[in-house]
Amino acid sequence: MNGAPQIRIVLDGPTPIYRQVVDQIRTLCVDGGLKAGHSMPSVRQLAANLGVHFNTIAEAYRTLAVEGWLEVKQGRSVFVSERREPRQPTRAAAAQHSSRLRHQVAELRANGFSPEWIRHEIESALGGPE
Amino acid sequence: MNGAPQIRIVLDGPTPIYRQVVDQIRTLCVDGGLKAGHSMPSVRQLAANLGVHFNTIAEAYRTLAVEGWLEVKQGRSVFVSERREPRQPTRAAAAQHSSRLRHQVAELRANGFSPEWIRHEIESALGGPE
DNA sequence: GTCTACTGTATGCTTACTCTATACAGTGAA
DNA sequence: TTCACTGTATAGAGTAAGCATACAGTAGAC
Repeated sequence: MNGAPQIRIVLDGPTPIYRQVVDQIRTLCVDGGLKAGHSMPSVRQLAANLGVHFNTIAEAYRTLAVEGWLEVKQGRSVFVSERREPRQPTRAAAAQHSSRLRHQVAELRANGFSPEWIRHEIESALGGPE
Repeated sequence: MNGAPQIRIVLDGPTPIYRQVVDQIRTLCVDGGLKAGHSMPSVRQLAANLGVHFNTIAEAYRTLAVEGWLEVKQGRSVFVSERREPRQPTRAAAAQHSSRLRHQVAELRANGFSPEWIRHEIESALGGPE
């Protein structure tokens, strides 16, 4: 393992822990914070750091492996995969994600966040690592 | 009831039905598609339209009532509330929503959506109803 | 007033999911 | 081969979503 990724989870939140881990590692991969060939901490190490069971981390790693972000093999440590080009999204996927974004924006506006704040956050997220 | 709101749900998706209903009605309220005083369909009517149990809709209405979007009273139909000004979001809420947006953007990019597409969708969502 | 037909509410059940505990199996260096 | 480390598989407890059903409030017709 060369450098543990910075992952933070909320234990009692509405989002499942394994999904939080998946989201954060995927974000790191997309942003370049985790490059291909990087070796990940073992399921037990990361689980101990986060204070959860290692099966929860194993589930997250498996999900990321299915998505193509990690290479997982029994008995060996886990590595970040070579970046494969994402396929062109389908029209149905676009519609689904569009609707999800729209609802999230509505929720943000309902909670008092300004359009400027939302634009700034989006630009910041599109800009790359931190 | 004066004009049923256009609501569509995905039955076998990862998002709970009652949450889909909450999200969509909240979006309609924010976008102006549902104005204060508008009477909503009864829990049984909307449930029949969507092909789900009326308790699922009742749960959604209750959630929206807690958030201040609907006025719910036993025995009477449900009305859209007067718009109250949202409170200034807390710093913690901002951090949480910021992180959520960042992960969602990363997931979109991982799925092949271009920054331009994302910006366009955000602008469209910020622009108002449809 | 009192029916009646409509509202939303409350409770218990089934199912699926999340997380954990524990036993198992593969890998590679000493 | 042995040993200490990997990830995997399966079963269980706890929780949440959705549904069935019985309940209680409201308001118009009579």
